[in-house]
Amino acid sequence: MRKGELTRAAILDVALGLASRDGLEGLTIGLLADRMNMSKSGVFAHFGSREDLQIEVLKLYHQQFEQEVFYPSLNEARGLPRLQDMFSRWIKRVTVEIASGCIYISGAAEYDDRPGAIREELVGMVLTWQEALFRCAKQAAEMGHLGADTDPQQMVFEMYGLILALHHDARFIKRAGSVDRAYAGFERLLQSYRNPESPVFQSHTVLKAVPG
Amino acid sequence: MRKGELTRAAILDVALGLASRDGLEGLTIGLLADRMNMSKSGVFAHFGSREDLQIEVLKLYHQQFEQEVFYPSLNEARGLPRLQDMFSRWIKRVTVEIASGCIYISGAAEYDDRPGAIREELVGMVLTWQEALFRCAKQAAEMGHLGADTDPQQMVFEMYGLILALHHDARFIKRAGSVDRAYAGFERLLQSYRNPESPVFQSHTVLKAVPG
DNA sequence: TGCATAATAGTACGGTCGTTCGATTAAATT
DNA sequence: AATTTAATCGAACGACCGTACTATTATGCA
Repeated sequence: MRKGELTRAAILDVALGLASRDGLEGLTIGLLADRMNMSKSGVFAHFGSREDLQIEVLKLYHQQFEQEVFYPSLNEARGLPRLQDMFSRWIKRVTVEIASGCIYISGAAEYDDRPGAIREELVGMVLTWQEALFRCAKQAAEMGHLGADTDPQQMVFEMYGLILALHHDARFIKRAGSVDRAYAGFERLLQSYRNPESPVFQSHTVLKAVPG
Repeated sequence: MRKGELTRAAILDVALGLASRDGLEGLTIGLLADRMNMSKSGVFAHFGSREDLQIEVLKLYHQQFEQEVFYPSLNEARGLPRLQDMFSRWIKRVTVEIASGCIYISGAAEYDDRPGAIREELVGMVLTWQEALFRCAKQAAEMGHLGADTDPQQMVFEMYGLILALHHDARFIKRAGSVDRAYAGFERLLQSYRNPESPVFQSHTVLKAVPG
């Protein structure tokens, strides 16, 4: 009972890499078996179906995303500092994914018109993340870090747009400097929504770099 | 020689619809033949290969995009008015594509790591469009409609982000009000980059609606 | 060490894919 | 109307897909 769970985890790890590159829909049991030096049926036996495998891959990705982007930002102070930290870590994550591919983004394109369990899982995860951003932006507004007329949902929309543009230009177009453009866009976003009275804007450095 | 070109055009039209929904990679000759009430080989005979078919679909899409978004905006005055018109038409186009799907956007996800002729074609088209936007934004800056320190490439980056967020939230998440958020984002963009001295900003309505 | 059980391999099935090729029907030309 | 040429069909091929089933090997426990 121990060996099985180990190889299962190893399979999922490799599957995550393949799904990042080829998309969840491009994830194939045959190729996965090759990469694992296993037989197709050997890989298959660990999951009830390909759809189950895809969903497990999705859950693994979600877990890693939360671990890497969301949870650490909770150490930052509520409101704007936390929002900035979230965005910084998000960009850092996507910067890595320029090479490997982001499943949230490629999945959105793959499953925008393909009903089923995978789509539901994926939408739920993206909504969870957007809601986390929303709550954080809302707090920043309520705490007076942002202008009183700030629409937090609009902020989330535009932040998401910056990340999507980053992924698009860097990974698809392969244009250099896209990371800087995403940061610059966020800075401008903050300049638009900021409350000049708030002391969090007294420091001249708006966007804090994530250590590491 | 006449009948053939006619059915070929009809096939491409249906293929464009299928590729919009399922992606270029999801476009299949069998399904296409079904929709055309033709045999697989009958459809196939009009194209040398599936890749050729996909590229022809891509060219058809590009042509329609230019016809609907780019060319009409040339009637507007150079600079900011034209840029606003471009964005309005672009949003209007994507709004329709919330139901059908946008091949530029889904294609960017499908071919961001899949080398070949299709990717090259697609990148070229997207670059063409981004360069058109860039030239327009640059003109707006040079004509004094926008602040002297405006970075046109940064503007294009953010405009593209707004469109990507619109497509994402409306088509994938199926969240209402996304079109308004894209417009609002563009208005804020203009507020950031505008030159208050310029007379094009004297009118209280910043974004002109596209007739029709 | 022997045994129960878990883990993996091997094989096969039905389905769909793009593509080829020869036959057949429709259209255009003289 | 006859003949050439274009357009379409039908069947088949090899490749890959997910999945089911049975055999084989490795593992964990008494």
